[in-house]
Amino acid sequence: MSELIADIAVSIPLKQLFSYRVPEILIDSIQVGIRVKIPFGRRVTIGFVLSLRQGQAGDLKDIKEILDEEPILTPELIKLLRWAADYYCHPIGQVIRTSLPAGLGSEKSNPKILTEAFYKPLKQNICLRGKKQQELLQFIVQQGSVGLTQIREQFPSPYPVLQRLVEIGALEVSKQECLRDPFATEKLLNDKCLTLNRAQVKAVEEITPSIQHHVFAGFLLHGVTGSGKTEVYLHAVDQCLRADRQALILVPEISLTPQLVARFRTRFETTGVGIAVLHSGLSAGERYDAWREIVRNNIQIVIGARSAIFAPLHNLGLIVIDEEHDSSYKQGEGFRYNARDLALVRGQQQNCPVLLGSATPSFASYYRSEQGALTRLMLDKRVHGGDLPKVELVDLKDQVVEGTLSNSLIEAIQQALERREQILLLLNRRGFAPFLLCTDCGESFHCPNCEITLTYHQRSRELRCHYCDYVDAVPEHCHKCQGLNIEPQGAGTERLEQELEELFPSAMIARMDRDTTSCKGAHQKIMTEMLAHKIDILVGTQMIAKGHDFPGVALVCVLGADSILNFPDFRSGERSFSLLTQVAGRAGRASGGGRVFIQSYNPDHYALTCAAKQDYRDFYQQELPFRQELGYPPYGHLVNLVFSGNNNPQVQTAASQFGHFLSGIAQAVEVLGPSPCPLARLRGKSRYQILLKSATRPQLRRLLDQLDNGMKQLPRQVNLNIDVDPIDML
DNA sequence: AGCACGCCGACT
DNA sequence: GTCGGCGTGCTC
Repeated sequence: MSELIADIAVSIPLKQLFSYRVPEILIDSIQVGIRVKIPFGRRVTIGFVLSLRQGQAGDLKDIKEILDEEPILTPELIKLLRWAADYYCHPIGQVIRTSLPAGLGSEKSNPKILTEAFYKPLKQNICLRGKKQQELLQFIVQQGSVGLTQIREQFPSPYPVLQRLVEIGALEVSKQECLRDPFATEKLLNDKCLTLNRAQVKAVEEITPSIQHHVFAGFLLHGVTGSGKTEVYLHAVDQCLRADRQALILVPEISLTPQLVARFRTRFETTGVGIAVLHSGLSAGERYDAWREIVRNNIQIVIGARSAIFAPLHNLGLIVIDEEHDSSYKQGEGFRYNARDLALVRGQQQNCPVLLGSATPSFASYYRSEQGALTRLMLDKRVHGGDLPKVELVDLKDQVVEGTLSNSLIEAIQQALERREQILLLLNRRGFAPFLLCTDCGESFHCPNCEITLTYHQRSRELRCHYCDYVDAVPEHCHKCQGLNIEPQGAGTERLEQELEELFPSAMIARMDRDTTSCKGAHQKIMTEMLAHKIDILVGTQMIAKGHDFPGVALVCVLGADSILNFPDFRSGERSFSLLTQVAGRAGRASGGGRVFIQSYNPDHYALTCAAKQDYRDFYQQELPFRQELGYPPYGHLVNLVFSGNNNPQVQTAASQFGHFLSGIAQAVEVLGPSPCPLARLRGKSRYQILLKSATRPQLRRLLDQLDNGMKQLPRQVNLNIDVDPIDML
């Protein structure tokens, strides 16, 4: 006898699916893509139904309960998730869990579905004594059926009156599902659809056919800062909606780009198009509601950060990845996927074009465009015609430097202030100083959990670890020699801000970093003050280089370029070039003639000189031979194996044994290490890594397929995390 | 990951 | 004698 069998993913670190019998009573309600309750070992847990088939159920266990009336995963999404689990060597159940909004994937109960009381008139000709009652009833009769929220807008505290009307049988109450609207209080800006320049028109025209014909195509929109990439996105999305399809837009950090969201909403929402915004700032309930609306096909445009690549759109017509070079598209722990790469996979699977946009494309994407795998679209002129800023490299070797700022910079800032111009200062390090040093005995202060010095925060009078949650009070004396001479070493944004206050006491100075923008709306407040010119000098970390326009800024100064350049990573050049070019682009967007100063001890490095010229092509060509020589991406493919555990010698031994195992079976794959991770201890765990490098992907893949055999040998206390196509290897 | 089973040390 | 430490084995 043939029975119905479901193949189910469970959120545990195992790759296989588990099969269950679908009992008779659930046959009508079972569907692919829903969640179910299943007996699993000695407990009951949640599982995701990935496929259904007829077969011999034998002694399979029964599904206990069905948790969704409608699927939360679409068939297209399941295909993508399975592909990703395989490619990133991660257990499918955990892949699904990370792809779902908080709440849907866990054992805990679903976020509540909000309901609102709705009132419907029952009898119309009813004699009422109270004036209030009459008015209210009349209002509800006019509307037909009204929600409590809407009634409250017209009538203050209507509840007692409504109760009374229900009691006498004039009204009927019912609970109706309502959605949380995170934008309810937000006003829409004025936005007009801008006329495109020739380059923008050409870009849109290139993309449009693949939108209309529902075919995959990859595009790299390479547009200099201020060249109007967003307007190209808007037009492409418009084409997508006209073709009756849905658009997915990914941005690096959505909370930092409220303007972009606002532009999409003003452009499309007024015409009745459903827009959903997904990001970490939403509450579990808001995410849940947005997700359900997308599944139900009530949404045409989804804007979100990394995880939105898994948004359950059925009828995808376009995927846009804004600032595609941004490393935040790569998840740094657990299921380490790259949303930009998955976008291209999803585009192929669902036959829709993918548009990657950036002023400084990632090396990988530019290489692909050179190879023809992506069609490159150039926007090389600024829309407002402003010239690209003039960039000067300041050689610190020739400078007298007392604090953090060289004399050349101080002079330039002084002049800008006199001209009533705004100034942006980039220092890619928050806090007051990166470490404290006892000048008597040379002792410095370290995090007890991580192999890193504690950052000194003067405002909050704390020593903080920037990698775990450790916080300590500032010590009065050295715990080693009891000496009292403890000096902050180096400088972060906090110290720079203080230094500027001393140098330019009459200037309005503000700081923007993770410390000053932690509370909601703080970021927006700084932005607004900046636009209103209530700030003369803005100090900040790379946050200030991301995504926003400051039309009044005429001078940009970059400090600490060397710390990015000397980062222990083969991508340090790419990162430096990208950040410097992006921040330089913030100068003089509107009026021409912005100036940029980059101070460095290595002003001759090509990452700096090319950023100064804003010459991507030159940088690419100089970086290419270096990558080729060492077999790094895009010439080679990398997989980083990270071993971690509480017991250092045990982790080291396990990693070393694993290394021998790999060396024994590796063919045409280099096995490098194990070596301690650059952050050898993190959150109390010792960490070692083995880097796999191969010129071709299939050979690397073959090795990865054999990894499971080695993992069985690993002691339980040692964890192995696989990072396919790593970006950060700390 | 969870959850149980199992085998060794210090407690009423 | 047993309470509880965490090693290890399994989950349709």
